[in-house]
Amino acid sequence: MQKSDRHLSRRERQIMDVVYQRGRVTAAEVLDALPDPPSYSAVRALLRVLEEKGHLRHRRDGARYVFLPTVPRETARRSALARVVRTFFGGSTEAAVAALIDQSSLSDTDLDRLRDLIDRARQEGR
Amino acid sequence: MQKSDRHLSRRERQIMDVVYQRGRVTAAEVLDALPDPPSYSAVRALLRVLEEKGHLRHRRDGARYVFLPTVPRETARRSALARVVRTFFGGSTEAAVAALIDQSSLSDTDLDRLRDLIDRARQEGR
DNA sequence: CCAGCAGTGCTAATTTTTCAGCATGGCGGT
DNA sequence: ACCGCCATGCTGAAAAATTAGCACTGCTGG
Repeated sequence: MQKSDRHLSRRERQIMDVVYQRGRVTAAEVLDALPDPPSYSAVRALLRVLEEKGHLRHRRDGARYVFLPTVPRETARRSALARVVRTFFGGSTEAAVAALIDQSSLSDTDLDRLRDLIDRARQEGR
Repeated sequence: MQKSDRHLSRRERQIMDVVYQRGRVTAAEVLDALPDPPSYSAVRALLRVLEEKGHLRHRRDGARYVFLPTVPRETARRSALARVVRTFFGGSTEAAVAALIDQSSLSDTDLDRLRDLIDRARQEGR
């Protein structure tokens, strides 16, 4: 995925973002979500291109198409995180986690849960 | 940055990745780091475009230019993280942190440090 | 049943991106 | 000082992306 990801053009990337945000999309939904939205048919053309390139597939839903990513969200997540860690944090996951925690206001409950998570990771690591 | 980021083309994004990975770059370094590397002059042309668009600036270093991002690494980090969290984790920082910890093998020492970090965040949050 | 709306496929043209070539200028070594 | 090397600036052309338009199909309500 990494490699094909690099080949995504500007619009294609925007669309894939929408796809991963929503899980599944119709052409109309993409149009709504797109910044500086082009015409409806432009969106459909791009969706078709993305399908040809293997990033999307579609299912019929009555009259219209619903598009889904070929690479599951879970996998795409990992790649995205890995990329950010590598690019902006010199490969240090720890630094990335620190930045995340730092920049977002998490509730005490959230923090507790994270602590549990860390404890579990510790156990498993052995 | 968010908006201009959307306007980055495929190559431009690749180059900016290199820039943020290294902090500062020369044209030659970019060429080395680029996947499917084009010609040297192509790289320089792109660097110039990026400078025109305001993403880079350069300093003279003897005979050659050294390019730096106009948006500081720190800021770009935040945007990148925020984007990933929004796109792939429905805005949940907690989920993102969980995924990060899960997918990377952190040492016990690292995990300890993260625990401290969380504790500190807890204190500050009050 | 059929008219209208909403969706699709396809194509062609514009715009943007990407690239390489060539001319020029500075710096360092001999 | 001079030559060669490495770097730059610029320009034009090739390739890719982005877009709109048009024709066709299928669902749906009256």
